[in-house]
Amino acid sequence: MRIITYNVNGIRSAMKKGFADWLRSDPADIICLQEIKANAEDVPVADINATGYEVFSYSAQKKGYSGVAILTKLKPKNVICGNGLQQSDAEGRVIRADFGDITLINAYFPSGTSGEDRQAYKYQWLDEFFTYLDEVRKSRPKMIICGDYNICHKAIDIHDPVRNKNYTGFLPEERAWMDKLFGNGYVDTFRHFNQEPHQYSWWSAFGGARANNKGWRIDYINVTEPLKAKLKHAEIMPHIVHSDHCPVFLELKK
DNA sequence: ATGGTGGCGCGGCCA
Repeated sequence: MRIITYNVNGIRSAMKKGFADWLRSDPADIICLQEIKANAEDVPVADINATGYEVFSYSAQKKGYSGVAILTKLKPKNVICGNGLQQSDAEGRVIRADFGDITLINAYFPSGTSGEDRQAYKYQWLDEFFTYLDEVRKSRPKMIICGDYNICHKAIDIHDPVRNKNYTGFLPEERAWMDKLFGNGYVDTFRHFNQEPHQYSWWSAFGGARANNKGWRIDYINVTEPLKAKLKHAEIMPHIVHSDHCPVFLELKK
């Protein structure tokens, strides 16, 4: 099973930049998208279907904001939009699909860049999401969790850890939450295979950040311990450019 | 400390 997580920064914008051609190249069996920035009726479902993927999407109440989707060639047993947490669901941030005994959860974590109230929301969201994951795991122990977490885990995951040490996305409290998640049996699959520095999945739009690889690793694919023996390959795909983020890939053995 | 860019929808807001 090949899985990609990708914050597309607007599905319609990505389509204008060749996203459908990339889908036709068969990059994965399942592609989890964040920030589709489109109401359900504005998602280009027919164009995506024509590339060979079925589409399940979940939009925010606010038009053109947030939203997640799962594009898949494998038929899911069921799909659940939202996670029952009121704050998450209003902003279209979580979608789940079950494939056999594997549960996939695709999440777009809040950003804290626009102010203290959004940072407070982010902390509440993190707490609720952690509780939600552990609740799902009780009945569905084989889980894949992926998405835009909007948090760098460690200094190795950010181009300038000193300058950003008090900046949202790299705050000690946020990094501690990542420690807690990864320490609770959710494996950071990219770091399972790759310990190298300068491996990023997002670059600021400002100041030529991407050209100079001044990025952040904020997009992740986690698996629970029962799937650890199935890990086959993981990589970040910075050469794919329809967005300010790039895709992150994971392959599991059959 | 500020400003720099880009998507969405048509105002600024959000990232």
